[in-house]
Amino acid sequence: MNEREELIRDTPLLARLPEEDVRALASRGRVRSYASGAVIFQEGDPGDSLYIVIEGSVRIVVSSAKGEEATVALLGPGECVGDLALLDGRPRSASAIAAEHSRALVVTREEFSRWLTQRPSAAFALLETLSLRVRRTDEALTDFAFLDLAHRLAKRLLDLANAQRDVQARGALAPGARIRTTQAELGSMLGASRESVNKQLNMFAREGWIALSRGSVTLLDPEALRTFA
Amino acid sequence: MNEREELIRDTPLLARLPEEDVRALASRGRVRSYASGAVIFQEGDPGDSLYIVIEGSVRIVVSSAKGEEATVALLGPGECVGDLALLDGRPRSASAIAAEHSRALVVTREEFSRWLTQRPSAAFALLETLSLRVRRTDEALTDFAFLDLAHRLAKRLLDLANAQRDVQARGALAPGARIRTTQAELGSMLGASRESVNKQLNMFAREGWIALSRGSVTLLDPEALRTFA
DNA sequence: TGCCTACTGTGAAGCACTTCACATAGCGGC
DNA sequence: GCCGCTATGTGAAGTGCTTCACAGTAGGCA
Repeated sequence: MNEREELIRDTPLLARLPEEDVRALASRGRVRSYASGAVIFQEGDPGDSLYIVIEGSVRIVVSSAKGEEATVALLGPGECVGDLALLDGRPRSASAIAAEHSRALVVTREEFSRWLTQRPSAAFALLETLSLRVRRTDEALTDFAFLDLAHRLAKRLLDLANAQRDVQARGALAPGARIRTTQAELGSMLGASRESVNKQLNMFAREGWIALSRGSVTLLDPEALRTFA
Repeated sequence: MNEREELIRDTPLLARLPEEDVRALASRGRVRSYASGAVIFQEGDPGDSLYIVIEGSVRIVVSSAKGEEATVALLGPGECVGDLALLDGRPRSASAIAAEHSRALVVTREEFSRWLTQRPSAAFALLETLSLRVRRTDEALTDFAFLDLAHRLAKRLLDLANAQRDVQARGALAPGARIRTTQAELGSMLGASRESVNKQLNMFAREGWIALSRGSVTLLDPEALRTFA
């Protein structure tokens, strides 16, 4: 299994697939590079390909009528961008922007669907994965309905730390996990203003649960955060 | 195609399936009845079957740590309850309660998965449907982040009216569509208090967009609502 | 080296929604 | 017809977040 195939193996979307299926998909894609800030695709574009992040990271952004922006997701190596469009053929529901210099494996809709027809077993794995995704989104939705900013923020910090851990080592969530993101970004993920997030983060810091520095948040006591959330 | 099969045909989850696949699934299920208020399954239960509503309606409810409840969905005839559990085998993420006297076609996980393995083409249809579902949830999520109660309420009223129309006739959304729900229910769907919903509904009523009565909301001017939302 | 820009920190005023408290009205059961 | 329950309508006070305004700071780059 070469580098390309290993990367696909780690994708949430594809991780449950048998190895030979993964290999077959990897062989169909081609690698593209994006400069930091480059637009990979925009909301409303026809959805004709799947991007698997190899290196760097990609922000998924939606914008409201009034021009406000919300970051829906921040995807790192091994994660899939634009997977829904491949399955249902709808236009992009969000824009994807390279958050830093990034490389991605691009698979067109046509290639993907030829691959899928040839391997029915892959469809099952995808069904399972998509279903998990629906669950996670549903949970985020109820969080919005029930929880105030403080609790949503605590949850999100733990999620982000976990996501990073998945990409790197696969151990338990150790104290000291460092999340690289700005407070403005956090706000846009949580549907809150930068200022509110800042104030709340400082509360957590005063409790000794996290440490703040420019461009990152470090979890000092994930257990306490978890209890709080 | 008998009554049972026709009902399944209308399910969002299954509507895209070829007729013979539908027939095969319908033959595997058995019909059960539920009294109004009966619990079909509870949050945390193992997810071992799929319910297709034949008659009546089912509320999907999640509850917070503090015992508050939110209605995630209200499903009518032809809709699927508990579909995710079949695909990923996780425990129920919400409870299902019969909102009135209801009948449902119950298909066990085992029956469903035997059926699915025998018909690979069905898996594609399901992938497409699930993917659309992720999109809808994502949209609801960004609505929470961007929109105030007034706009979320307007959107939800239109959605509810549309959902009813799907179940009944399939024409365009005519003025006069009547949505049967209490204001408390609306609040719990929108993550808002009953009182706020009431005040907002009365604003809409003063504009002449809707008419209110005990237990229902009637859309007088859906177009105006749509423009507002 | 020093500037410029992006990020962080913080207080004050305002607004949207909540909670509480209570009044009113429809509707089923007896 | 009346009782009781559930749903609707509304005002007052409180709260959590936003917006605005501005100050401080770290790092990249000329």
